[in-house]
Amino acid sequence: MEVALAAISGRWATLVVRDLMHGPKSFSALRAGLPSLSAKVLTERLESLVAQGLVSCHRSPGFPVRTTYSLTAAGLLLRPLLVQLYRTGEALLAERG
Amino acid sequence: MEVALAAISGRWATLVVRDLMHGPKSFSALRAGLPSLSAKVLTERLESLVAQGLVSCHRSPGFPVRTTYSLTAAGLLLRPLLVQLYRTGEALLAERG
DNA sequence: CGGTATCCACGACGATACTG
DNA sequence: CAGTATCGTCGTGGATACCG
Repeated sequence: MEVALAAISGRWATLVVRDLMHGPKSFSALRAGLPSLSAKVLTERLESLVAQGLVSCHRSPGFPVRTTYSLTAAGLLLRPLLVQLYRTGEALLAERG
Repeated sequence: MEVALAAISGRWATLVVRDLMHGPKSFSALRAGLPSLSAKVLTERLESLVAQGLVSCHRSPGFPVRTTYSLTAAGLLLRPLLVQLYRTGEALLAERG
């Protein structure tokens, strides 16, 4: 369980993974989808996800550089967890309100 | 989704909730089940969970004081999420190994 | 475009000692 | 029994500026 928790620990890791569920994205595309997220933090989260083997990163040669981030097979395993996070959040809001 | 994330944020909140899933527990019983967790941190986590309306706390009069912590209706809503955390953790370990 | 560098704030966590 | 007090450490996150 600690493994799964590590994958979504922190406020942003989860959101980054969710964004990548739709398909590969560039650094800028991720930033655009996650306003109020500085470049530094995005870099950190991506590095962490890559280190955990959940995300892979491909850099195209040439200039300007193009980088594409995508989920690995392991990263895709997180989908049911995200779905459950969403459902539980909804349920909690309904219970309170 | 942020609501659900807040409920299990931190390394210990999740474990405390899981322990309470089996039924109400006293402060000491929680500590016994969570070795290497200092009294201070347990107090902090419990306060946070109570503030979020996920856990309730009942103190018996007399001496020595007896305190019982239990999940609220909202807290019980977290069960499917914990199950999914466990399953995802297993899946990730299987994928790596 | 895709990042680094620097500095700072805050919360989670941990250890030890003490209290109503 | 069920905490509180104090202090210190570390990771996450935020702001701003700069670089290949």
